[in-house]
Amino acid sequence: MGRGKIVIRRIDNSTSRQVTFSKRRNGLLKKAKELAILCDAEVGVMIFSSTGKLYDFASTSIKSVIERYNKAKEEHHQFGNPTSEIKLWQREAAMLRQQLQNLQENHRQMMGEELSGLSVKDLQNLENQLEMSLRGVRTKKDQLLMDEIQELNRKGNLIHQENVELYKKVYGTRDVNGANRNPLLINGLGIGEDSHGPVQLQLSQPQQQNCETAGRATKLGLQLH
Amino acid sequence: MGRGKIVIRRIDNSTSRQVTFSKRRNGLLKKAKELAILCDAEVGVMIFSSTGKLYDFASTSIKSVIERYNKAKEEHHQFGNPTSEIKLWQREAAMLRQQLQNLQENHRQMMGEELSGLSVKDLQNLENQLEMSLRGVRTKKDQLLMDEIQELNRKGNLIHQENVELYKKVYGTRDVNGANRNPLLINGLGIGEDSHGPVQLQLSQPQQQNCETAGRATKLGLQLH
DNA sequence: AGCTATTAATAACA
DNA sequence: TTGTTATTAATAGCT
Repeated sequence: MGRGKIVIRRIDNSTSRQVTFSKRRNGLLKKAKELAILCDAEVGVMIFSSTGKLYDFASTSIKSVIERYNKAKEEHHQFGNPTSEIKLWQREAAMLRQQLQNLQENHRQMMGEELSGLSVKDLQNLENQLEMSLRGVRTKKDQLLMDEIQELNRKGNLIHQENVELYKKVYGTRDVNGANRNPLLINGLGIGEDSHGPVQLQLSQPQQQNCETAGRATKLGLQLH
Repeated sequence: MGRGKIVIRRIDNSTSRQVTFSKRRNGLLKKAKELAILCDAEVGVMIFSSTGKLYDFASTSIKSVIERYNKAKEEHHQFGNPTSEIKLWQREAAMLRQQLQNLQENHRQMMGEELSGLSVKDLQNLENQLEMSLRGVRTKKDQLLMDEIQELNRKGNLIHQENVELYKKVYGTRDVNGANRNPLLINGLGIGEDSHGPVQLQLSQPQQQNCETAGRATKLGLQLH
C-alpha cells in the first residue's frame, strides 16, 4: 500500500526506517483505537523505538490492561509491580550482558577467530556466510565506484562543452573542426589523447571477481572510449 | 476500506461486531508484527474481546515489554528519587545497550547488510577483513578434515594389519605375496584397487582456494598413494 | 469462511 | 520534518 511493494524485513537505511517507524506507529495506534471503539474491546499497545523511546495506547489505561493481562495469565503482581527496582535493573544488566556475550562470540567467529569448537558443518556455514557478505560488500563498492565515475564523466562533459564554446568565441565560426588543432585541453581532463568527443570512463571489469569467474580478464582499471 | 465508509463508533449488531473484531484484531496484530520487524522496535499488543477473551502479540515477550514499560515510566518519575545505586545500574544498562548497538551495527555490516553510508575505503577494509576471516575459516576446516583423514588412515592401517595376520593364519606362510590373490578386501576399506600396502588418504589441495591462488588445480578430493 | 468493491494506509518522492 | 500521490493492503458488506 505504497508506491511500491515491500518485503517485511528490517529496513537497512536508518532514515527510511525512522520515517516508516513514525508513520506505521501512528497507523498502529489509530487501528488499536478503532478496534477498541468499534468492537468494544480493551486494547493496550506498547511500542519502543530502536532508540528506546516509548509510545503507547490503551483504551482504558495501560495499568488496567496489564493488570487484566496478569489476571488472565493468572500471574498476579508478577510483572506489574516489581518489589525492588534495583533488582529489576540488575536483571536488565545481566540480560544485556548475556546478549552482548553471545553477539561477541558470534562476531569473533565471523572475524575468523575462536574457531575451535566448531564442527566442519559449522565452519562450512560460516564460510558460506562470509562469501555471501563478501559478495555484497564488493557489489556495494563497485556501485560506489561506478557512481563516482559517472559523476566524473558528467563533469568532464560539462567542461568539454564549455571548451567548445570558448573555442568558438576565440576563433569565431571558421574551422572549428578542421586542422590547426587548438592546443587547449579540449576535453577538460587531459587524458583523452585522440578523442574528439566527450570523455567516457568506466570500469573495465567488475571490481573484484569471485573464484567462479577466475580465468576471465581480471585487471581493474579505467578505460577510455 | 470496505464496500462502504463507516464511522468509528461501537457496532450495534453483535454479530457484525464479532466479525469485525476478528478481522481487525488479526489486522492489528499483523501490523504490530510488521512494525517490529521493519523498524527494529519492541512492540507489545494486548487485546481483550468484549467477551473477555485475551489475544496478544509481542515482538520479544509480553513480560519483557511490560517490564520495559514499567522501567520507562519509573525513569520518567525518577526526579524525586535519585537513589545513587539505581542510577549506577541505569548507567550500567545504558552503557551495555550502547555496546550492544555498536556491535550489532558492526555485525550487520559483516553480514553484508546495511552497507549504505559506508565509504569506498570502509568497504575496502571490510572486504579485507572478510577475506582474512574466510582464509582463517577455510584453514581451520581443512585442518579438521585432514585430522579426520589421518584418523581414517590409522584405522585403515590397523584393519589392514589384522587382515594380513588373518591371511597368514588361513594360508600359513606359503605364498603370502604371490599370485592367487585373496578375494578378501585386503585393505579393509575397499577403495585401494592396486595397493599392496596400507591405504593413504589425503587432501589433494587446500579445501577452497582464494582468488589469489586461482589457476592452480582446484579440485577437492581424496587421493590414494 | 470466501469474495470483491471500496476505502485506508503507506512507500516513494518532494 | 511534513505533505503529496500512486499503489498496495485492509476490510465492509455480502454469500
